[in-house]
Amino acid sequence: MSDDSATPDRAGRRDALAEAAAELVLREGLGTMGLRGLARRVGTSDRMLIYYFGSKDALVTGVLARIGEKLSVLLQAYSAGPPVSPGAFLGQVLMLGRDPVVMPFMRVWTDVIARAAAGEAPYDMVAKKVVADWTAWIGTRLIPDPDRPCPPAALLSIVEGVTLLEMACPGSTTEAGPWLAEALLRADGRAG
Amino acid sequence: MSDDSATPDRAGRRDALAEAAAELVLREGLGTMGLRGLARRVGTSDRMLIYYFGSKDALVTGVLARIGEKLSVLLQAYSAGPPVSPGAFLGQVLMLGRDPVVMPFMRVWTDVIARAAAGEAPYDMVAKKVVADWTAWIGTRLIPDPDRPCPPAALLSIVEGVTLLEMACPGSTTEAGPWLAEALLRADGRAG
DNA sequence: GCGATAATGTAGCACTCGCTTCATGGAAGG
DNA sequence: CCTTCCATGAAGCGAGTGCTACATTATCGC
Repeated sequence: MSDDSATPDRAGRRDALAEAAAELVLREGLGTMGLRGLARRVGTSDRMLIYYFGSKDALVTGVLARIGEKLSVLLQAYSAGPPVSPGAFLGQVLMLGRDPVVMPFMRVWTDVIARAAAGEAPYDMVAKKVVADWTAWIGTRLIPDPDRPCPPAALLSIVEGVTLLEMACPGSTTEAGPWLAEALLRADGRAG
Repeated sequence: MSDDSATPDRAGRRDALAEAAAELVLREGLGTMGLRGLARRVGTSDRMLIYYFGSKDALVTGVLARIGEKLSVLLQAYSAGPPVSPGAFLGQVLMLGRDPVVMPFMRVWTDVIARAAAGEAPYDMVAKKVVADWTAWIGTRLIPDPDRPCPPAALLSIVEGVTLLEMACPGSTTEAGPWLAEALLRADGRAG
């Protein structure tokens, strides 16, 4: 009974490994996802990772799911305010993406989507869910505009594009983000 | 003398291989870039690819450079008109990116940038040049706006983001592109 | 024709990858 | 004490990677 946390059972150990891997991926990116290297960094062996997760694909999926849960917790704090216009939302999210706590998540998600774009399994499946979750969340954060509804994918495209370009060529988008946010704000002004 | 084209020399053969590889990559994407698989598909051996290019990195760089040249030829046809506003430009480029001739190029460049974002050599170096070339070209296509100059990277971010999302989740951006172009057009209207 | 040089095939090296097999340790239960 | 089962380590398999060493053929200048 009292062993529930003191002596974690199989599921507990699996969770602990997933947690350690998630933290590592958030810190160092998805490039770390080789079984041996990952195992060494989280203090176990490739043998054990397969033992607890069954396959590398299941491991990756599990770790990314865990990262998703962490992010959704973070985002709940930002989902408190009232819905806003697309321009205002973009400004908020681009600012949010520069928060050192949130930035690792943006980088990981963009990396996932990039690998999905290259057709790499199992990231293609994960990416579908990530995109669905993001668009759903964006949809809840936007003021509904019956005349000219903003497709959440439009804002997601911008965020992903800016993040991707910033990862590939650091510094190349420092002016782009604010300019885009302001441009959409101007469009907001003419929309109503 | 007459052998210049009939019996290609070393450089000629190298060029022919690069051309074949470029066509293949445009058709099937960068996933094809393993030495053995690539060699088989262009009718030679990995041994010969290394012989003519020296290393895989040099091969990749050469093939991508050739793809870049092909694209710049294509884009010259679209660079004839007068400079336009950011919104108009985005509309043109997003339309251009759906042209079946241009689309493979967009996908390859986005894939290159995505691999660069993941830190994969030699794509990181290539991506820097690609981004520089794109921003330079975009810069020449935009009406200069002294009040609120549009950073070319802003438009490039959108194009890359839309392309990436479309590659990862086909169909997810069908409404996003037009909406974004129109939003920037509205912003144009308020800019002058 | 002959020797040198360039072009190509064959085999293989050293490595990484995801994953498996075998063996061992060690704790729980009868 | 003995069995039984879970957790883990060590080694290795088969496939893949970029690349190389060696041998062979083809070609060209003499």
